[in-house]
Amino acid sequence: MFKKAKQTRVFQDVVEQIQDAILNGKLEPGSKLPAERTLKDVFNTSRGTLREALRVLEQKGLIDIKLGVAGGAIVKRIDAEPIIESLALLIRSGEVSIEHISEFRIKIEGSMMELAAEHAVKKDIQELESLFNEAKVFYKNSEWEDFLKVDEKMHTHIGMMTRNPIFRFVQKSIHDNIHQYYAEHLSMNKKRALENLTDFEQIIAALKINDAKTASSIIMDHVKRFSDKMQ
Amino acid sequence: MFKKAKQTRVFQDVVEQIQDAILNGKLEPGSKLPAERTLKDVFNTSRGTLREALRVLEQKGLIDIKLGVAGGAIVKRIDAEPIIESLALLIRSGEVSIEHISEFRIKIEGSMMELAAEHAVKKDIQELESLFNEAKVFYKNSEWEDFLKVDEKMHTHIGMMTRNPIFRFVQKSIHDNIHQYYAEHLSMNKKRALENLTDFEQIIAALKINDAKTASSIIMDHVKRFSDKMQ
DNA sequence: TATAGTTCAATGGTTTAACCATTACAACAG
DNA sequence: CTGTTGTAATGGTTAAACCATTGAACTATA
Repeated sequence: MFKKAKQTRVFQDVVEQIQDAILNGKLEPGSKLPAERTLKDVFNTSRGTLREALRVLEQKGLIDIKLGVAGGAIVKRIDAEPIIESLALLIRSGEVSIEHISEFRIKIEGSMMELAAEHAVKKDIQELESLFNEAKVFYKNSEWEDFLKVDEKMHTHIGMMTRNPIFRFVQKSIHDNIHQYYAEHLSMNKKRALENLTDFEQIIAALKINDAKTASSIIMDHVKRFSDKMQ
Repeated sequence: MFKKAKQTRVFQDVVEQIQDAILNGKLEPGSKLPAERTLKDVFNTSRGTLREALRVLEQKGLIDIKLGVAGGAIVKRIDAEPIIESLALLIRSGEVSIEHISEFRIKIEGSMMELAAEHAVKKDIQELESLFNEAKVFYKNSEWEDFLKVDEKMHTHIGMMTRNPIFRFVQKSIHDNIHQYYAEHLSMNKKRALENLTDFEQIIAALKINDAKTASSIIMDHVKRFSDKMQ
């Protein structure tokens, strides 16, 4: 005869309403929500409860909260940030080791390279070549820190080339989380840098003749060599 | 002479302290934090601020909050839940399409199969065979819903076989998010089910002779066929 | 008039104290 | 012994006030 009374926490309801508005495009990225004291009336709740809702939305990466005059909750463009954070937690908790990540990277970057090769346009290859030339300069001057930065940029660009946001997000999540490890544990020298440089030269050559398989196998070796260095 | 005053939000400080305690193992999964009214004194803050901190920790997947006597904040075993949620947001926002996911699945499950094959032990193959036999029964009785469930279980088990939590988490995130799509858009019939059944038979056969490459290419076709059906 | 300094008001951040809702467990009545 | 009722602990919510930050309007001075 009667059904169980709905049992939702008030702040959860507020979160869902605002989240839906954002996901349905009723609230565009960059637009500002009303002030807390206004919102609490709109939702007919207390300020404390409303603030808990905003806190959750902030944590989900859906809004930014700015202080002061003209501050408030601003709708954010959704990105990989929450995933990066979650992955960082998994790493810090010991659930995921750096070896697990290396193994994953070898596979995923191999796949990514294949896909990137299939979708590559002239401009992509030009971009890679220009990065390659930057790297060559840093190599000559033995500027290893900058060298590694360009190396990472090349990997990122390959992620872009897949034209698939999941690969982009996954790669960004991984690279953001391993960056510190590389900086700490990977000592660079002329020989190693040359190996990497050669890898990229070969990858670009493979891309030019549309040889996805070769490009893929080169980058897998490239990542593997990096990983081995860190043991 | 003086340095800029630290400008952290109080609740953020509380979040970090509790989070660090959890990640450092000072608080084990299953253990309970003190009551809100106690914690607020421990951290020397107000209950509202403390609740905001707990809300964030809950959202991060680090604690569960239970109601009533003997309720409270319970330290959770960290898992892929937050990543699953974030991915769901990316999908709902339109940033990631079902086609992007399909493309990703084909690559990742191919890699996963290779790795799984390399690590496979007798018991793994036995488990797959027993799932395969279950599926055969559902096939004979044309129980497609159960058939699909077993199919998903096989994919999950392959994730386990990699012995790498990242693959497990990634796969769980993807499958959790596409499940509803499959249920809605994928109409099963005898012919299609037989194709899938044959795939798994061949995969098991390949695993028995340690043929990782073959197993991988079969599952890639398998996933691809699934994806094509949904266009 | 132009600029540097000051004040103001809007906004998020925090505190406090009270009450509501849920729940496990103890006490009690039959 | 069993089922009901009461109780207290715990999270959930409300309310009103004050603090801190910050951009913009205002004002005094060169």
